[in-house]
Amino acid sequence: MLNHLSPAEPAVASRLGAFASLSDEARRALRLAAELPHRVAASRDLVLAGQRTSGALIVLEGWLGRVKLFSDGRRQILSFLVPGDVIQEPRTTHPVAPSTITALCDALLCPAPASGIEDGGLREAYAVSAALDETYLLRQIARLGRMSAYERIHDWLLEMHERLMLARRAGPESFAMPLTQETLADALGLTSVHVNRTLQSMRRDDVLEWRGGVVRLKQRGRSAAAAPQRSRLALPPVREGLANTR
Amino acid sequence: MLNHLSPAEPAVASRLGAFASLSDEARRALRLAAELPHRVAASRDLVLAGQRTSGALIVLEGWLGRVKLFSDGRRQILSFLVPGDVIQEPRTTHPVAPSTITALCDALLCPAPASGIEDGGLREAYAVSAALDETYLLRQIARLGRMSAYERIHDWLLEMHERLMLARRAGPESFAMPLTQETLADALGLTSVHVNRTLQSMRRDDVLEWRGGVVRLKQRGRSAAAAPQRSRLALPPVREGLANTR
DNA sequence: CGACAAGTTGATGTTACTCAAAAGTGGTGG
DNA sequence: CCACCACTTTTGAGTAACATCAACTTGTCG
Repeated sequence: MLNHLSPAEPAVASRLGAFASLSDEARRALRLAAELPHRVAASRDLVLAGQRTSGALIVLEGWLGRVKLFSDGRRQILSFLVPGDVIQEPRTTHPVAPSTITALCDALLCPAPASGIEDGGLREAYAVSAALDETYLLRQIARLGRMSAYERIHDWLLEMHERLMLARRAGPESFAMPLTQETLADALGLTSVHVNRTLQSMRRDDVLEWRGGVVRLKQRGRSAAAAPQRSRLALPPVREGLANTR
Repeated sequence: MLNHLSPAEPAVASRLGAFASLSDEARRALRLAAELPHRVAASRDLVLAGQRTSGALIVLEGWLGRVKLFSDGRRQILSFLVPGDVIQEPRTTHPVAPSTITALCDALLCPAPASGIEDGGLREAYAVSAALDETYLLRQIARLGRMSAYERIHDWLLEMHERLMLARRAGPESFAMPLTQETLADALGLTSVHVNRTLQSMRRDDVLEWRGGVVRLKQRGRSAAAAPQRSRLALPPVREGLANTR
């Protein structure tokens, strides 16, 4: 495991570079940081909720999850961290991790270069990254609160595709997905049995292929009419904004 | 409406003062800001998702919600904003609101005093406030993803109680709750009918009183054994942290 | 008093959960 | 190569939680 990892720096530079124009120095700092990678084995905790944090990190390779465990064994994955994502420190004087972070598969991280006044765009890139992280949390809330299982999975796949595209980790309609259905269930507030059945119905609808850890989303631009049942894809795949009252 | 509002500044100073030791100047700045309150009528939008923000705000009075509306009419309340809460700007150069913010009842806000280097603790207080906001989002995700209706309502009431205590807006086990069951349903991913029935069962269990817009939470410290059914209060009211995998 | 919003109740339908077991997958060692 | 193991995916049958639809009741306020 963790054998032929592609050179990770492009992922990072690609994602952060999409958020702000980075100076050559900034890019060099990122490349340098990526040369001191920290390895985390699958299902190991990287950070524990409530403990003091030890500096911002960038994900180079692999998927991690912010996780909440209940005392009776239930588990909720709060959010995902994929290559290019930044794990930021709270800006308080005694920064404490708000949640446990677990590696969902073997992963590779590096310290995030510090941003200063003359940081060649790094500060801005981190700020945009943090703002995006918040929109992902909000989207996750809307997903869990008001979407059917079918919609949750579909919306989540679209989100992960968008996110992996930022780090050049996805093709135009496919990407590598290293999670089990069980893990997916813990993220989407479902049981693995129900995830399995819903995936089958998506395959029947010719919306999805998922074999050998690679997901292909099909007919991305199809009309809502293509969705058979009322509550399935009734909403345009959660485009941000515009929703408005009165 | 909006008639006899108690002097709002104490709420703000109480909450932010709990997060950092504020200098007299900082407190004066907060008091000053609170003298230019901005009024928002119930069900009016304060901010629209996707639009440029116009400076940080502090809630003086009333409850607001960050809201996601679906094109088919479904609504999800993502988070609540109560007196003392700070609506922060993203720190990007082109700050854009990540969600619509709607007044859930008549509300009063004021601009948040800017924080600088010598700001008497304001920056720190804002940072702690932002960190807390994030934990509330994470808790909301865990609530929606893995709790039963009964647990969701109970956990949410406990959270709101804690939060209102910070702004001295709650007694030891009661607080004013200006929301309808319908609104609560939109926050907890339920229907108002089901919220109603669940509230009744909480009343039967002698966990809750709710009359005339005032909520009383009873037997706060009771043992888990007091909870009759398996899935009801099986978990210690979501104490943060400590949950851990191997 | 009348009107409108909020809360309540009943009957019924559906989504998703539970429990249990079978079938597929990949890795390891003999 | 095969037997074995652990893990994941898949299937079936029964159930529980929550949604839906449609009244009806209870405030509240002008």
